Amino acid sequence: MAVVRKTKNLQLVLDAFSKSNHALTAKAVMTMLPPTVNKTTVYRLLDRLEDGGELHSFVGEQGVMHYAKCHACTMEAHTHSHPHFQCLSCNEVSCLDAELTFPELAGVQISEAQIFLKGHCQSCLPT
Amino acid sequence: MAVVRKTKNLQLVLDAFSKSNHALTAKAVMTMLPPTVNKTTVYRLLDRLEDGGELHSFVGEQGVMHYAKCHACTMEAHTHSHPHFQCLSCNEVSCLDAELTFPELAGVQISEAQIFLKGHCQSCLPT
DNA sequence: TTCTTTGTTGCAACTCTGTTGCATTAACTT
DNA sequence: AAGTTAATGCAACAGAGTTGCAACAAAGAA
Repeated sequence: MAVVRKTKNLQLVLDAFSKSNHALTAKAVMTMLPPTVNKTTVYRLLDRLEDGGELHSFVGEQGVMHYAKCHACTMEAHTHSHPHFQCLSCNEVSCLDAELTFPELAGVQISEAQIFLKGHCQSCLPT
Repeated sequence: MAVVRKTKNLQLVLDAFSKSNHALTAKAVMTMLPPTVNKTTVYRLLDRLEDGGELHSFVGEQGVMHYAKCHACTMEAHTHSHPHFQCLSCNEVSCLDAELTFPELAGVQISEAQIFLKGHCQSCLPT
């Protein structure tokens, strides 16, 4: 069950992510879609794509959900302990290709990590 | 200007943090205060205490703001790149005493880090 | 102590992100 | 083409947090 149909809107959302190469908020996705598409639909499409392993989500600035394309994920295994990064100049949010490992910390057992970094991206760094 | 007065409510909020030793959301603080205290007041008190360097804030689960006591912060220097941790059993959120350093990552310059870890705390780990 | 100043609080209304129920529409199946 | 079922739009709602404004209270001045 839970057959996912390939609708027009679903493709439009995927196109939006292909176009930007950055992480997007639901709001950002909406602006890239025809204004006739309802916000509820956008939220549901993002959920669907996440469930299907095509997007992953994380909490970014001000607690707002961000979505980004997955590179090596399936429905079974979503491993997104990679850090996310926001440039303080251009404000773009993107995934960083680095798996961080954590040392033993204060006797706690870590099973999940959400890392959000801020700074300046290559394009925005003074040369 | 911007003199901060030591009011009854301000002290109550500080007491709440002393009592718990964990990070608290605005909602959690409200439940620890007399129900007569308005939510607007709570948000403002938390802001005030953060500005004064007595609390620091970070985004926790579901994008909800969490506040925790500061240990070595002043109004001038708030350095909170230490990780925050939530136990998946007891759900308590707390600060970890560890300053994490980040390796060179994909040519970006990192100036700020928000690290939110999840796992099991010492009290909740199976012996 | 009383007056005055100015910071603090409560209230109501509002913003913003995200969700839910339900009727309607559109996609696949046969 | 007809039936099934997923997808969509709409409106209303939920929760976190904010804002403007009037009323109140703390701290200092007289």
